[in-house]
Amino acid sequence: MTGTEYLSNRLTTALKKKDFAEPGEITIGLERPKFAEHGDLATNVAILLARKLKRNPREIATDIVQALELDPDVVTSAEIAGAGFINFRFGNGFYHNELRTILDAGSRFGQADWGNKKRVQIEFVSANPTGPLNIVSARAAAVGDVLANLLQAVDCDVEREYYVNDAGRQIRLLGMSVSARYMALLGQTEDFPEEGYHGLYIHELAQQLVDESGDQFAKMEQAERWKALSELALEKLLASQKEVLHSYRLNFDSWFREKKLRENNSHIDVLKTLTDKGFVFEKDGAKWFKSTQFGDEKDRVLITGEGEPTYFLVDVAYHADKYNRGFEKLHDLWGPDHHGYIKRMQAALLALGYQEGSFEVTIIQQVNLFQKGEVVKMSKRAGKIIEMKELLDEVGVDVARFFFIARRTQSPLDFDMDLAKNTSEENPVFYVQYAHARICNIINKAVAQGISLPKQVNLSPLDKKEELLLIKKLIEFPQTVSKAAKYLEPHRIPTYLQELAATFHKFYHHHRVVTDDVELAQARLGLIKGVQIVLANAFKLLGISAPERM
RNA sequence: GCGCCAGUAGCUCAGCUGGAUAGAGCAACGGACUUCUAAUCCGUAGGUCACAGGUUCGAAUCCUGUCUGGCGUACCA
Repeated sequence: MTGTEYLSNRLTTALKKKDFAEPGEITIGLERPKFAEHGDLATNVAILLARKLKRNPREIATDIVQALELDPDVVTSAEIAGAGFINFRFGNGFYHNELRTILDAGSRFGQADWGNKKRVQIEFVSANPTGPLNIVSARAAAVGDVLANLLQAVDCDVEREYYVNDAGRQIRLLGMSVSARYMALLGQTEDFPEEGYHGLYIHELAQQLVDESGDQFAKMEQAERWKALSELALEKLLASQKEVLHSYRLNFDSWFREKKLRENNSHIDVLKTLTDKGFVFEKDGAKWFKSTQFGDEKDRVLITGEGEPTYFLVDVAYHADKYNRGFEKLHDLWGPDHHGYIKRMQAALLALGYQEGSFEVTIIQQVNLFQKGEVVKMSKRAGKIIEMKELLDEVGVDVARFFFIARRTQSPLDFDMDLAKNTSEENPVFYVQYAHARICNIINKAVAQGISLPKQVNLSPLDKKEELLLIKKLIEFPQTVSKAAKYLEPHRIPTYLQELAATFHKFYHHHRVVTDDVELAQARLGLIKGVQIVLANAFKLLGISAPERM
């Protein structure tokens, strides 16, 4: 049992005994105080009760403390302070037990089960398959993957999905763009489409096609060639996207094709359902969805005047399909240019009868890439994009992932390429990884001297300030993971990691692990083993490596 | 105009969903390697939490308004 659980329990009993509150009536907040001299855990229940009971909070606190039945081996003191806080202090034995729990749990430490195997789908990246992945996709990829890891850690049943927009205008444009380049390579001219894709990769693709298939496509009718080349180009680009993502240690469980949706006429079904429910009307020759009824600022077109389904309609069908596949919770990561789109999607899903709040969107804000102090502009259509692969080649997977995760997703991110590359001292990634490498080194050293960690290690020699601080920091890990998962805030993990690494490095400089005092050495081995476990578990959540030497 | 996001140390950012005295890293300055890796540690300095009101025992955090910056506001995808 954790300290929080223990105290929360005892406090509930005490409140009931004094007739202050029924169990569950108020939430008992227990927090680690900012200042160590305030103790290990503090509660503000007395202050919260003050208004209800119309009494002085410090008096209430006194009553609570008197009513508390605490095991003196666990809690060594309960003091009233400030406005009416009750500050608790735990005995060393309590912390030794906590450390033992960590050692026993090993790679499972940090996990929770409140997810209840809920079926969650996270859809992310989903970039147009008309070019290589860019740096914004790299951010989304990291965030989505870590979110999925976090939800899995709290026992959700998570699927990672990539939505492939393989239908519609942009694919036709892709085929035409490739065709024009292809024909040019064969010495024939074909007009380059307006709004076509100018990127260098289009040339490369065309060259590849010439190398593989010669002039085979030049013999076709133009329309036939456009179709054939668009399909071929799409698959090739998709394959290269998969390759980059794989090197980023990200593997999607599902690649869902928009084309399939259209072939099954899923969007027509959705249109029918919405019409039957009375949420569709006609105006100016188009069919509209009454999204204003569900809080959107204006109604949205489903079928254009030309009789074509809009992207929106197909997208609604796509999300309905997710529910049909059995997911209880849908989570999408979208780019900043799509935030205006959230309301209408929520509106449509509500109109279809899906539960409010079961569909959630996180906007992954823009990434500004800096190089030599200047912003590097990127635009897929203009062909000047910063490729994800390029970034990975420059800074490596660990650094890229850590940098992207370390900031709140809703804040724009300035990515300083030179800084991330240069990376000796100022890079936090190495700081935390170094802690892990250091521990591995100490353990090796101990083994070389014939000291190893016994199964039932006696941890009682751990009584120094730095040792106890380290255990206290380790204990925070499960809570950090749970909150990161609950609030969908992966950046809490890197923040925690930096704190943990700092606490460890500090300990390292104050105390030696491998000493002649075997009892002490073994206890400290247990301590750093605990740190190693937590570091490794956190690295795994982030998808970065845990180096044994640096 | 309307909507979303952001504004905290010179820079990049945390701040555990309202708690006690505002926190790191980098940059600056001064120290620590005969030691399990100095990719580290110790210390100094640095703040009107954009601004103004409000809510209450208590606000960087919640509410209202203002200012600044980014993005969005298609019968495009």
